[in-house]
Amino acid sequence: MSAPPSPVRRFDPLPPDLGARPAAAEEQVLAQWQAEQTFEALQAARAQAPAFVFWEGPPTANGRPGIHHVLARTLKDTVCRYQSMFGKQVERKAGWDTHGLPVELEVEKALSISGKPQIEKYGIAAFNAKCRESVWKYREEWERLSARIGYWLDYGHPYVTYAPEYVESVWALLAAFHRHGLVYRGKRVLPYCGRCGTGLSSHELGQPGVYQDVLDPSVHVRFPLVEPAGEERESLLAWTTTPWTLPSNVALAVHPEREYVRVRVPLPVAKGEAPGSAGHEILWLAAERAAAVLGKGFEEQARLSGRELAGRAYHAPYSARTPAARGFLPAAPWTPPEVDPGAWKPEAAAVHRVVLADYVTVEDGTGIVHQAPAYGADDWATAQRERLPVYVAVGPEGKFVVDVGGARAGTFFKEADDALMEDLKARGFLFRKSRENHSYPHCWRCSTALYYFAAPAWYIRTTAVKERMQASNATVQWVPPEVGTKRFGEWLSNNVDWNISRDRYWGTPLPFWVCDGCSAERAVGSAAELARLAGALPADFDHHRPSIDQPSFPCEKCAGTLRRTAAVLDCWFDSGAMPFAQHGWPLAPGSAERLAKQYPADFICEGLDQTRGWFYTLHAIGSLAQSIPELGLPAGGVYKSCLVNGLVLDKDGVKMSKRLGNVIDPWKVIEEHGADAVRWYLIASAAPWLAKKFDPAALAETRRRYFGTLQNSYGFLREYARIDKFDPQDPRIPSLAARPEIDRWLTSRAHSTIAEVRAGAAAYDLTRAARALEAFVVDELSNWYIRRNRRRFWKSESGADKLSAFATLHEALRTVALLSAPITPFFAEMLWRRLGGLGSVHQELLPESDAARIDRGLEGSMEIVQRLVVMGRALREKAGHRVRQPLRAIHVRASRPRDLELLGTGFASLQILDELNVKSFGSLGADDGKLCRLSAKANFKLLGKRLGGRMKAAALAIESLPAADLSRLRAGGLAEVVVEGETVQLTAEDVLVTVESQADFDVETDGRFVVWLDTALDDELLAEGFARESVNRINGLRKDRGLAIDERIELALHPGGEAPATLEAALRRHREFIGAEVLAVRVTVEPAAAPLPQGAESFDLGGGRSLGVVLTRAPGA
RNA sequence: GGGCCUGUAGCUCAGUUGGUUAGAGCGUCCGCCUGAUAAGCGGGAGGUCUCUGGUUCAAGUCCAGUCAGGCCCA
Repeated sequence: MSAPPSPVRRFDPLPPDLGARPAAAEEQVLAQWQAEQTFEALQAARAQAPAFVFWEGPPTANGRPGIHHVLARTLKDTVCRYQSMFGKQVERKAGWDTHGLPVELEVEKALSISGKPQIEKYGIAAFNAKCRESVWKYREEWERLSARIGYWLDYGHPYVTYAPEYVESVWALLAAFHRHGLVYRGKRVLPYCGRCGTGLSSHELGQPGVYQDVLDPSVHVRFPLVEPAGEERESLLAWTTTPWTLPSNVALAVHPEREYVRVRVPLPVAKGEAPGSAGHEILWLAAERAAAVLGKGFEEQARLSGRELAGRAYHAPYSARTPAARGFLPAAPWTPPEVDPGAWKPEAAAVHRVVLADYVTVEDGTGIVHQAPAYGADDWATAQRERLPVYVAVGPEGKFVVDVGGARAGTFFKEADDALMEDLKARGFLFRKSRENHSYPHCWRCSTALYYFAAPAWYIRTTAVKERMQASNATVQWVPPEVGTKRFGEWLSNNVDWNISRDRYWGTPLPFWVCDGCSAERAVGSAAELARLAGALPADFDHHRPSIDQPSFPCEKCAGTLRRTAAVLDCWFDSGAMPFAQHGWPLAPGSAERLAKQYPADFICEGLDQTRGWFYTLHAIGSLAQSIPELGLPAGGVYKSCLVNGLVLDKDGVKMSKRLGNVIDPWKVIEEHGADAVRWYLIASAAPWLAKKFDPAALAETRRRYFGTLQNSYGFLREYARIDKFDPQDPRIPSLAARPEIDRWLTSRAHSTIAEVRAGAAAYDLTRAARALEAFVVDELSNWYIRRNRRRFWKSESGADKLSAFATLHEALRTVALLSAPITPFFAEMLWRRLGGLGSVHQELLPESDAARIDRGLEGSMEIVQRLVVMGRALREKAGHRVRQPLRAIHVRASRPRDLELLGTGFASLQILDELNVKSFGSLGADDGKLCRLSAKANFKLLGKRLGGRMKAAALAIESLPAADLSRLRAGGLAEVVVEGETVQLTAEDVLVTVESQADFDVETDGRFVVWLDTALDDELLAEGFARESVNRINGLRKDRGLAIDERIELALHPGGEAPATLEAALRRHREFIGAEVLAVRVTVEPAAAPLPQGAESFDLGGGRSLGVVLTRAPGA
């Protein structure tokens, strides 16, 4: 951290290198916060305030923080800061997610080992010790980066998911769920590596090289019907690329809506024999597949929908009960090894029948799909619905566990296909076989072919609280809303029970003990409870494997022993349990009180990818806990609002990856542009839930536009405030009502902006807040107010007007500092303190929007001024007159009488004349019938509702209304048109009257006004133009000479060039004006003929004139 | 394969319950300003609102589909 900063005083300049290198100045602010303990002081100041409950989603610190983390943390920080400024108390407890497979994989890599056997060889205790270290690998960088971007978070007391009190809290929840029948043992089909003996997560399936093209068998197999309709044999024809699953077949699935045909085909014959000479057989398959599978030689005999086929019984090729009949031979006697699926009780009678399934397609195969529930997730779901048994001819090592159909026990599943096909052929079941090239998954560690396998698992019955979850989801304020209704809502309505077990090492151990005798289960809610059951715990007991695997205890129901189930907990459960476990609830002393205050959350904020992650696990665990009355949790949403942020992509919209080298290093961009600019850009550039293209070039633009403008605006104020010793507390400052319109206008705009920013902040729409601020700062405060009022600040005489200007600008900047503090905490702090704010801006409350200070009429007038100024400027440019040359007059026609009235008042017209450097309004009127005319257009919005189908005709009629009618309407009178034979009454609101130019010289129009400029110049105007040019040159000279802006000078002016006498006259006439503008205490105008003295500077004034200037410092200045 | 998001100027994005001149910034071209100045300002050009169809008096906006990009899940 930098050296302790020196205190900042009111109207000190901003750090000189702020524009070039904001990072250094920001680090000064960080040092200041550190020295003043600003965050701690804020938290203490709000200790008694109403709570705004924020939960921090825990990151894993075994990866480096990236730019997307900066986005999420900026959003969280900004919302929390706004809430603090709304007067709320916002606890910000850090958290760390420390368990899980990604950690294990990192450690495997570091140790150069791979797979479960090697881990066990290395030793679980030693392995887990490495994991425990690994999770802190980048902790310091996370904390530094968070601090650097201004993310205020209490890192002193984080929750850590591996900590004993956290683990015990998770155990307590799991034990409560178990007690209430919400936990059961079941199986789940997942990609499985027989060699490593473990399932793979979907993220592991995404590793490169997993999918490889291999040549696999492709077989069509007959499944003979138990009750054929005729004498010929009749079979269902199914297709598979995995013959090794056929011994485990339990059903055939058809699509309920598809049509299936019963076809008669000739049996295969030897070469030279006539087709059909060997007889015929009957086959069933999807109508749409018949031609593709059978070619032309088939005879369709019947058609049924899949629904009508359902329930038919068939003989599976490997059923020992299959009789030898009609060309089929039974398999050698064997008993299919059956496993208890856990989730349902199988019914023996259900096996080997046709079932319905929506996932059946007719794009390939036969539209009849062989079902082996142990080896396919779809099959498993169907089996669960149909209460089918689960056969496992192939076991968890990927090998056959029995001898069946030519495959010997111990054969690796992939190597059994040939023997099985041979056997099928010999027994009449094989209809056709071929080979097919397709993409098949392999283990990313050992390249072994994977298979889907039903591995034992522990489930939480989330389906039991589905309605509760849906109801509570409806109460969540999602930002944007469609995440809740659609993405998350869809997900909830398809909810399935949650598999919480992972067959791994580094995780919260599942606190479930199972009897080796009678399978009785016991959930243990704490280490103390375990000690009571098991006697003493080992001395080095640490809540993790392998320590936790040791204690066992006798069964109460039989002579067996209860031992812990080997699995560890899905680490998503850890993070979803944080509302409770961060307090160590229910075991830790005081945790009930802390939970009561910090539950439910008012606000959480994470990436869109958390929909099925943290958003869900918080929701599910909270809803399960709510369903248990004894836990005493309030009903309703677990979190009240959730702000979702999208992905951060590179500037071309491509996902960042190390491989492509397009990863943005957050440190680099912060060092170059400053944290504030990064924060501002992330919030203001687009809605946070949209994928964000991160373009460093746009950051530079942000700095120029918003920060540069604000710096200049403050620099302007401080320069003159210093000279005039302006004191914001000066009692002579006029009340707002007594200030000029333009001051009241800026104040009005400031208060409108306050309302907008507050509304955006309250709705978590930070982009809206930032854009409102940017528009106010850049367009209104700087480009309009300051530019229009510069003279008021630098003019010599002090007085009420000058004080008004100072006070107005000071107040507006103060408002900006407050409103922007949550988004740009560093710059706002610098600004705030220099504007005379006491203490930190972050301890302040957000200003209230004062309706009494908002003057809609004034805002409307200024809008007219700006419209006319735009047109005036365009005309000036066309005419080729620079703005220093005054013009005679501006002429305006307006379509609305009220606009004319406003222009007639002093304020608006003076603004226009001054900005355009025009002497007066020439004609000001409605319609002279020559240079412009009124035209009319229907007010579609209003009339459309009234006229409906006649709208089009009415619009035409209105466009051709006579001028007299328009004038009457414009004056508030009535008119009528005839539409399709009916008379329609029109009021002034029904018709939009516009003006159109008919002039044959340059005019501008926007439909509301027609404007033209009188560009003729006379001697008087030219003289004034020369005077202004002279002022411009002299001020330039002052600057070149390095004079302070309030330094006084003496001047001698020498007219030169063509016709110097006219210039001399102009200078004499405007001598006082020139002197006042350039702070000259004495101005002498030399005769046109006088020679130019030594040391005089000569300038071209344009128009052939030149000016000699002798400038000296005024004595005593 | 399913769910969802996005598609508007060369680029980044706005665009109100559907209402008739579709806006801003950047870039580009032209110009201005010069005591806010290692800044700033203005003007011009630039659009079949992905495409197709529908609803409607009226569609960038609503509906159905299409194409493209992306996210999540299978």
